[in-house]
Amino acid sequence: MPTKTFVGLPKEKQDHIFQEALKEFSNKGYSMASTNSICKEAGISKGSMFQYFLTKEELFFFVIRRALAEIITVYKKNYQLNIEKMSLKELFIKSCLQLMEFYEKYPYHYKLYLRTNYEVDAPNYKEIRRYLARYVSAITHQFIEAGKKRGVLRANISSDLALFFINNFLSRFVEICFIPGIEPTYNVGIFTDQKRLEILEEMYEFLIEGMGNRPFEEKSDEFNKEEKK
Amino acid sequence: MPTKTFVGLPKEKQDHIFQEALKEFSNKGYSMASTNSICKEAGISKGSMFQYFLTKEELFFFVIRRALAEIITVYKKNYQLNIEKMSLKELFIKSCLQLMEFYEKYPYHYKLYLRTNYEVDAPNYKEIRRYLARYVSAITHQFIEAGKKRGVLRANISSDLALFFINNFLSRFVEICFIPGIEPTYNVGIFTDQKRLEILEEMYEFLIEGMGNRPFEEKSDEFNKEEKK
DNA sequence: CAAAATTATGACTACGTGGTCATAATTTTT
DNA sequence: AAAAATTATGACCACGTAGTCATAATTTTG
Repeated sequence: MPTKTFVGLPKEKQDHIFQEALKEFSNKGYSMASTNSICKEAGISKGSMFQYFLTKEELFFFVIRRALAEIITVYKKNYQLNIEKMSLKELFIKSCLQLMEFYEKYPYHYKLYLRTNYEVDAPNYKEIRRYLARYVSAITHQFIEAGKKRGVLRANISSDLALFFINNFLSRFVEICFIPGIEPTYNVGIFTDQKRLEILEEMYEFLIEGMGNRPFEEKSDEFNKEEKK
Repeated sequence: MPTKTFVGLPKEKQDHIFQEALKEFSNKGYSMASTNSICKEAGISKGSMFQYFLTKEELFFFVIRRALAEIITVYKKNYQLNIEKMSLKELFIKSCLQLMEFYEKYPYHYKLYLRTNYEVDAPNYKEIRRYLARYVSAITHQFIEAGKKRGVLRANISSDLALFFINNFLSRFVEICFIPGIEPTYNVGIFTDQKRLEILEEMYEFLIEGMGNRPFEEKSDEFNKEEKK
């Protein structure tokens, strides 16, 4: 927790310190991030920094909590905006694209998210991941339940496993879209908007139809919005 | 590259140094790993270590190359043993289980693999990932082509995207099986063998059948080995 | 305006790091 | 056995780290 000294600071100064710390942590990870560098970039003295945050760890938690809160806010808003008025397919694709737009706008948020989600570097990384997971899963869970209710998804599939499936795809897809060199399998680099859309559509079809060979295709679509490619 | 001094060492000493360096790098990552600690654990002096490897980076590359080579050897052997005589489903499940057995036997190999696959910490991490990806993808590619040839997979699906799908599932599944706290969505901790098998079977069904609702189920199975759960 | 309280500063500390190198121990060659 | 070549050693170096604290600057209070 920041000290009351920090809380009493003018908002712009708080924001500036947050920004610079976010940059440093997202670029270098927890243990490689340097408080010296952050102070220099933020234009404050080291003594001040340690009067705002008693330790490096506290600074890190402040940064990560705030960054995650900001991600989650957007995530939730996007989803709630769309859930009622769209088909499941549109909802799926739109959610992905909007999330990517956010990440493009705030790249350091996303970098930090990725780091804490994968690296073992940070203190209390397990708690942080669980915290993340709860929110991300909650949204996808809504998606799945909506799908079942509308009859687009089979009613008897395991919600847990479906959650795992869908979240995986989305997170990995976003990763390979943004981080050249991270893609272990689908070697494409950074996509154009058009290419993204195409892939998302194909992905959705995989999720719904699977990859198995079926001689006589059957389609169920009482909403009449889901289109075959 | 190790110096010729290192190469001339008795095999057991080389192995011991490799083991201790592997432990350190896999537990702490590249930048947090300490050459001092490695020397101490390996029971050699610092001067010797830097006569074997000119820099920390060289030591790291030596470790990672060897660890990966050992993983890949097992991976390939397992797969080649099974590809001809099993149904696609059996092949899928057996490959996963065997890989997990290997990881349980050599946990540091797996940890190091995960780190280099996700962390941005290591030098030349992009090249390392590509190196990894090539091998992993090659195996999955065989799997997909076999599936298409046998008529179990649709012939018109994109091999690239299917590759991405399947690899994702497998790697993430192994991750959540082994690393408590890493699972972002499917919060189960460490599974029993029985549970693993159940999940893998359900996963396979998802991959083949998808999650979509189809009133009239059609199954294609000219091999007569794929069984509906 | 003066006194008191709060906030800002950067030189300083203790420590661990990757890497060096003169010297000692050992092995190989003659 | 002597000489030459190779290998092992750990004290040492320069550096960057998280964190401290006496002092200075500033703001708040009476």
